[in-house]
Amino acid sequence: MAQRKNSPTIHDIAKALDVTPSTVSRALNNHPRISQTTKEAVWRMASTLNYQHNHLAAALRRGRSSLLGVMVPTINRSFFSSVVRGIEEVANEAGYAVMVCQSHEMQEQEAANVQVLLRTQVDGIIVSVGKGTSDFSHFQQIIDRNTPLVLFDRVPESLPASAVVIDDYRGAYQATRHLIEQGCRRVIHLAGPAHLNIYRDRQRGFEDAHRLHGLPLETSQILPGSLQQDAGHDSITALLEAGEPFDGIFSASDYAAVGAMQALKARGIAIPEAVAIAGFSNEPFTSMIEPGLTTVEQHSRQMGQTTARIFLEQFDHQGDPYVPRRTVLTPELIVRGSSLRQNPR
Amino acid sequence: MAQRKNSPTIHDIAKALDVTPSTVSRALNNHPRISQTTKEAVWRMASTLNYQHNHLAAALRRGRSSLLGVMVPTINRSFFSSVVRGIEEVANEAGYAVMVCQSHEMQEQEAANVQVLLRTQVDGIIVSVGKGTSDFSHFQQIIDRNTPLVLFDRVPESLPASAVVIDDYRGAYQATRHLIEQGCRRVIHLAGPAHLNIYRDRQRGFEDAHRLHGLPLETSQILPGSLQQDAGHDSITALLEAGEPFDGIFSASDYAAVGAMQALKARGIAIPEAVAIAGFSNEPFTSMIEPGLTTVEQHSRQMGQTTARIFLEQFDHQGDPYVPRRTVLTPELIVRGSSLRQNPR
DNA sequence: CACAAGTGTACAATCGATTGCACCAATGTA
DNA sequence: TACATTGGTGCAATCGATTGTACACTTGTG
Repeated sequence: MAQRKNSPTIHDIAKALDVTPSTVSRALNNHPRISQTTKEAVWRMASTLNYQHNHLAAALRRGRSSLLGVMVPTINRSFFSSVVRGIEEVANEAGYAVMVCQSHEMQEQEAANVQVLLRTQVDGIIVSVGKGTSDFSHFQQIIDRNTPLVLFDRVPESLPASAVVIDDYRGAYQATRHLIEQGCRRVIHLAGPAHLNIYRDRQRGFEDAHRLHGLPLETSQILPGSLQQDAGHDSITALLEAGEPFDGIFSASDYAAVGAMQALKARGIAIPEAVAIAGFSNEPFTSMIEPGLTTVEQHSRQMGQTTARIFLEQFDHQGDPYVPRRTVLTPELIVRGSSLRQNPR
Repeated sequence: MAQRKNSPTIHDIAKALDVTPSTVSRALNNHPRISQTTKEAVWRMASTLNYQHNHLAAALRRGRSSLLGVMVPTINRSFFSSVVRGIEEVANEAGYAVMVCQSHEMQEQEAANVQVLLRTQVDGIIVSVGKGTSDFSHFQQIIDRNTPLVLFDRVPESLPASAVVIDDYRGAYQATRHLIEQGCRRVIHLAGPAHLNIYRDRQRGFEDAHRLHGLPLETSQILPGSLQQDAGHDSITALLEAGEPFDGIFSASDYAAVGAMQALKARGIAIPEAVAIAGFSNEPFTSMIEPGLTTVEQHSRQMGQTTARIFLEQFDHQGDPYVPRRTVLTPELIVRGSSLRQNPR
């Protein structure tokens, strides 16, 4: 059974000093109408009794919890954990505690987490949606409840909520152009689920780079998949076995890119000479492997910071007519050995 | 200004059905003394009004929040995020929401997070301490407040709290023995901060493996450091420049091991033929790099599950005379190319 | 000297849900 | 018929902190 927490309350402080709880509360909140003498007495007594402010009670009364909910598909990716880090920095600074939860890419878990967050009375929710999510009604519920919602990276267009993304189109375009400039003439694209904005945009960038460089592009060059490491490995292996020719790979994910590299290496195909390859996200392992993987940096930490700031603004302007905003950050191509040839073209 | 959240309360349901809030509360909690008819009416009305249980209010009244606080040094490591995953699984199952925060290896941040968690009235706290922590008084405070505290992996011995760890000594012993069996005669140990149990134990395992195999060991073979990737790189580079001979490396961290491998490769030293190498933690990248890194699997997810279960038990037995327990999991050596020689011995 | 303005606290309602106790009605029992 | 049981709800206090309003006392001003 839950035991009585013997924490002192403002009533205890009040009793000890022979004032009322209201005075204690005001003193603790540094209210201007309380005399300096009283304040100091209260503060002293509070620390003597080892008083701990009960956030729950205050939250209930005030109608705000100073909690910020964050839901990501998984924290087990450098991209997401860096974003979380950025969110934390800004949120903590502003007096918020951050509650992180994971959808594990499953719609059901995502919906359940929304319930938990709402029940916990968080002051706002930041989300990047999972791959498994196709129905967004659980997010609509957040909006209906008048709780600020900010999305990042993976963003369903249909939701009237502010969002922070990077220019995936541009990142993909640059990476693909780079491969073409390195002499690639037939580039394979490991693509992600098309219902997610980021993968659609990356594919568009890939396609447009071909168009604008006058390079032909067949649909068979585009291989959709889960973008997991093994998926990348298997897709490329299948291509090789089928004898399909190609001299470049642009993967929408670093993980799939690594899988692809392993498939190539297993057959003794030289990287980047025979096949040049680029990924997306700049996961730390991209600089550990050999050759280093060319990839696109997403400025994840900054993305988190920006997202949190937008939440703060939105929270302060709650009630104002709401105009969702979209912030687009600029990605950066990181060129490494996996694509850098000695004699381009 | 914070807007009035127009969420319906049990009072609204009560009014709509012309019963009292107490009845509604009981109906929602499926109290046996409420008639089936009433319950169903309440449930229907609740969903009609889109009622959301206010967790805060219930928590305040009940004295328990159904929140579980988890603090790790960083979520940006596969080990920790897997543990968190394990904790989540068990905790969610038991009706707890998990609140994750990071100390970023800094004592100050760690202490601040403890305050946040306590104020948020979490029902329990699970911690793995940061490298920067030398004073543990902020944890003592958790115990004083009668809040269940469970530690994992990095555990200060001085705290009277239950803990879940793996047998670091054994993992290190096995890894080192393996290197010796592969023919290594002078193994370098990249060691971690000695004030953390895990690094002390790993070093002991390293030492004992030498002792029990009758291999000499000089203190110069042990190189303490931060165990970051660059630290591993720099330590090994320095050794090489100094002309120190060695034919094996056991790193207490996979990251430092990768740094070491890069240093070796940069000088054209063959792995594992000239120098065999093993790390610790089985981070995902260990199987991506080449050669694959021999390492020690820590069963992180299971560790999280176990930790959460211990919290649950402890919570249920609050008030009982408290006997801290220590659970030790068994690690597993994963042998890969970085240490596997063609002709051992 | 009267009154306005400013200081410092107290009172009591409130946030939303929970729960011990009281109460009434219906049913069962002797 | 009188009384004990059981089922089904209502009443009101409670969790701990916050806050609008009221009130008493000073101080300042004309």
